[in-house]
Amino acid sequence: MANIEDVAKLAGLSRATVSRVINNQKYVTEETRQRVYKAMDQLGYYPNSSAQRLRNQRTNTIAVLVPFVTNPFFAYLLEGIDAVAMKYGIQLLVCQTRNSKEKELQFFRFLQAKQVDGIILTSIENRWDDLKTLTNFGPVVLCNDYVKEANLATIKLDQQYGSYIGTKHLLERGHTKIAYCEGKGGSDLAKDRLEGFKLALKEHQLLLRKEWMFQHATNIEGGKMVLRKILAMEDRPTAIFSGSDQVAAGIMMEAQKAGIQIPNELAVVGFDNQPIAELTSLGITTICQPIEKLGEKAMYRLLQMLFPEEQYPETPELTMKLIIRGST
Amino acid sequence: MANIEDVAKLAGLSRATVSRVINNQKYVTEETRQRVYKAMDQLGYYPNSSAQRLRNQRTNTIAVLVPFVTNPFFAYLLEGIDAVAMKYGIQLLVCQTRNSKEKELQFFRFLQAKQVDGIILTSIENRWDDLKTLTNFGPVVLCNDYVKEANLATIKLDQQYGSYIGTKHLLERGHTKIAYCEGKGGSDLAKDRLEGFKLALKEHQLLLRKEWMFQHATNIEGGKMVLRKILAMEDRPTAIFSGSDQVAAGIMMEAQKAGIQIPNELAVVGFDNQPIAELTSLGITTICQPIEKLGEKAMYRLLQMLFPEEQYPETPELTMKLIIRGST
DNA sequence: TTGTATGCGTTATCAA
DNA sequence: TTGATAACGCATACAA
Repeated sequence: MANIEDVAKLAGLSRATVSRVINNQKYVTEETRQRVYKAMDQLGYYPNSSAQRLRNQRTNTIAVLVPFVTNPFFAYLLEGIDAVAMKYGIQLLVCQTRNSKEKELQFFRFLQAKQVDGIILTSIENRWDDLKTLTNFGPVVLCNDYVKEANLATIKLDQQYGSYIGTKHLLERGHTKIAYCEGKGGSDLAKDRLEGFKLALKEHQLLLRKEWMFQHATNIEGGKMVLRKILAMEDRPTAIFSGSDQVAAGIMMEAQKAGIQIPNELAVVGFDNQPIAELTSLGITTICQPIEKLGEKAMYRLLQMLFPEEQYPETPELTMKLIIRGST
Repeated sequence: MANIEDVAKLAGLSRATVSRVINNQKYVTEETRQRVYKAMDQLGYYPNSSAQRLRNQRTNTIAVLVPFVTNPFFAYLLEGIDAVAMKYGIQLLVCQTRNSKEKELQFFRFLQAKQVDGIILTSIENRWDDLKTLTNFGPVVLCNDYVKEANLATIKLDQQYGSYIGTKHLLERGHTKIAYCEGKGGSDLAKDRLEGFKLALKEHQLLLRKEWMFQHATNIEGGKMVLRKILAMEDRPTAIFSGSDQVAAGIMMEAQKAGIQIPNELAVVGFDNQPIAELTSLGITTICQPIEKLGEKAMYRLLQMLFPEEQYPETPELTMKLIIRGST
């Protein structure tokens, strides 16, 4: 494959001049410029990316860490990130952590290896202490997930508010026996969601019931399991607030199978307003997050850190919204 | 950031020896090896990826071209590709063509720029003639989508068979008035699917009805539009064969809204067996493609082209299967 | 406006 | 078993 030297020779010029043309620099005669273009064209020349990276100490690539691309939430986050990245000529290395601490650490090494210029982290697997030192090797933006103690660029939504309005909705419909489903738990995001739930309960003089708290439900199957557990109870909740639409859908499917009337006997609220929420027989009442916007904002934030001299468009404040459907 | 020279100095050795340790080469005393490790550790040294790329003329990165990651079909394809890539230390540059010819061409330039070692192309935007020459610059594997005239590594399923068994299913349930929905159309994949549809009709002495052929339906919204068009017809089909579960779901939702009984008044068959197919109130009868397996196979094929000397596991023949649910 | 020379951080070849 | 050196392809400081 032709290199810059070949182009220079063919055009009867020096490598430096060719380089100037490639990078659209001033101080090149129009005539030389054309001569270079012609030579490049004849040789089918394209600048070698690896050499440019080494020389410029920049890759024009960032790593985006997600648990799974098959989780629609993260697919839409990626879409938002990519939309902005593309505009600025940045490529995305998509890194699936698959919920593995080790993989997450491994991907962080990309920063040290200068394989990427920055990282967008959308879901945290390791304890923050184990990640902290690695953030010194390059710009990192936290997007969606967050760590309160971390002094790190973070693009997030008000999770407490989200679960608050969701729970409030159930309370206003007269429910007093409300179960709560979360996924991983433990993260600050999960804590905030729980806070919102508790706050709403408190406003109605209700206390949280331990036996109605479910963890580790992250998909449809998890939702089904939750409902089976509820069925086995003497004193059952009349409503469930769930941390994802997938889980909510699983709950509803299993409830229908058991002959439970939704929303009369059991009301369900989900999270994320994913396609599935609209599609389930009755529709799932859900907390809508502006996911793509969240991704866009994170990418702008990272760009700001990478190229502080540039100007970027203002991005609006992002908020969650309750979307009411048949499930409540 | 520390480089190999720094490590060498600290360890009191030469760059060459450090390099040997990094690359696990023979002929290094265990003692020197440890000294190098220690120095690397002290400096927090990681080999510079750009320099390695330039020197080795290899990036350990491939580009995967997809229309949109938010389309679950391609998300699962990515998942399959990534699962294998990860095992072999290959990174994925995810390139969304967004149905743009220009973007697709642009991504192909990555091969000329040696920014990636190879490409997996999952959906073709340009005419093949415009892409053909670009495939000389590095290994390209076609996955899912295909071009019959192209002499190119291709991992595909028998699309004709898929639509054939789907249509056959509708025919066997007594339907004679069957509509057909496709997405982009025009590709060889689309042509083969249409062939399968026609073949099944023919076996039942039926002819294709132009007014019941719908194009450009690729998502839920598209499905809804199709049903609205059908509602406006005098002579309506009693069944629809659709090229994606999303479209099928859209059709069903809109049908329910219009008070049409499914499957009695209208039977629907989808494609891909995506989560949505299981979740829609009745469940969508669908053609299941082993999407992830398809992605895995494509990645293995590309690995074979990149490193022919290696041995890879056998991958089985992949076939489509009909999954019957309530929608028919 | 163009050319010369140097270095970015590795790895491979050859010599010791 | 280890070290010196060249080369990968490019962009920039400096000289002309």
